[in-house]
Amino acid sequence: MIDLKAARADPDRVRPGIARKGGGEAFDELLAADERWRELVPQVDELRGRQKLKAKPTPEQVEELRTVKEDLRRLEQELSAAEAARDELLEKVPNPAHESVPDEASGDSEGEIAREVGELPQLDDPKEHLELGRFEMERGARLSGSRFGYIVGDTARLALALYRWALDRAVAAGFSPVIPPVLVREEAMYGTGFFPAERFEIYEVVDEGLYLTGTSEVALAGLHMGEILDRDQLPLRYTAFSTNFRREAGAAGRDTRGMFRVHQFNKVELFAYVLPEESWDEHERLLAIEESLAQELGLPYRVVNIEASELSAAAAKRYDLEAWFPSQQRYRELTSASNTTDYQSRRLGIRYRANNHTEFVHTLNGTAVTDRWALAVLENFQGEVPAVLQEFGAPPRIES
RNA sequence: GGAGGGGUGGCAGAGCGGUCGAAUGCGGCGGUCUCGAAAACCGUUUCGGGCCGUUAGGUCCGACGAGGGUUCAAAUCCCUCCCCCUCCGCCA
Repeated sequence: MIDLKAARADPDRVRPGIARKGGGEAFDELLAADERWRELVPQVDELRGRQKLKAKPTPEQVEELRTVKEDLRRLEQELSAAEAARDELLEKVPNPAHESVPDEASGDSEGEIAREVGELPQLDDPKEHLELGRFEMERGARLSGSRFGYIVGDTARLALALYRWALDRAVAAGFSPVIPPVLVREEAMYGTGFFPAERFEIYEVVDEGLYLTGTSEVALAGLHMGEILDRDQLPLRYTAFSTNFRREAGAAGRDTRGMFRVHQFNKVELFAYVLPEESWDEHERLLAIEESLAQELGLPYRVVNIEASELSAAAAKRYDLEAWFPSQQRYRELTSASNTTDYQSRRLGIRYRANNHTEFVHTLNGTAVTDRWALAVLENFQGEVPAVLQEFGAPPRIES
């Protein structure tokens, strides 16, 4: 959630970044709801104050207190209604976009192209991942439905090598490895901002009241929920391996071929808790790690500074790293790195102690690798495997 | 699946109708001592919100898992829900 106090104190400063993400109206409604609530607070406080007695009252006082109590009951109902209205809007208002986030992209990207790195492979007749690796899509569909597949044989070894390699690189960069739960409570989904905005994307286990995470960001942000951290514990950096589940409800008909966009995929994630003044540096750091991974494999890629309208509720800024996919003849998303500033930490109650007060930390998340990286490796090198992945157990060439 | 126990401040843990925003210990912060540090000693230290104030701060209200109820008065009594733990069974 946003900082309501700051928004109230200086709405003109806060509003633009929210409006750019399409939350202007919700923001205005929030301020109005907040004002209604603030009108009621002193009235209720005053009545409550009159109700306070230190000792046994006289009969006359008791009579008077009865009327106070009636008035109070009515006013308190109004107050709690006003508060509920305010809180509901507070859930809806997105984290403002940072100044450096562009408004509208020209061309085929969802933002401003920061740079392109690497040479595009010159291939006469590039094979697509389905021909190069072994993905059992029809059998996957028979088992689980569309957008499910098996990764088999050498291709599975390639994928496993990618996870292990990325995890090692993340650890070398100071991130602690984690294997997190993937089923979480509703609370964690709200806390990370996936609810209410992206509820339609999330699988629910109805009988248990649990939800399957679409990213380990949820579990990693939830790792310290409700905690007050010591200032010198920060930054806290984690990298997690997990399987992720997404309904892809908004993607009907899009990327239906192969393993490119499926309901279940594996990912090595990066996550950081940092001091507020350090989060923009950390954001660049996450991007730098992602780029170094793409470079180490020799994948051609570009970096996109995602435009405001495409940002999630929680993200103040996001970079995507998009790799070239020869079979599609275009760049496609491989990773993203977001600075969610204090949006998640406010909801999850993650603070740090600074002298005599507490402050919300900033949180950031980024992708190290996903299964989609295996597709990018297959297509760009047409079945040959980069040497570094062989060190992590991948075969030199994907054959079976 | 069955049976119990419990949710109180940063942590541990008392309190079980008004004197309790809450003992005590640990931790934190400030100080004394010291060349410096440790120890010891002294002091201080819950959080949120409204209003006032340039600041320092002041003032009122709320919060003892959440929500209802009883009562003039609830951390304390009653109800509902949520969560955690232990034991047994089952499965790995």
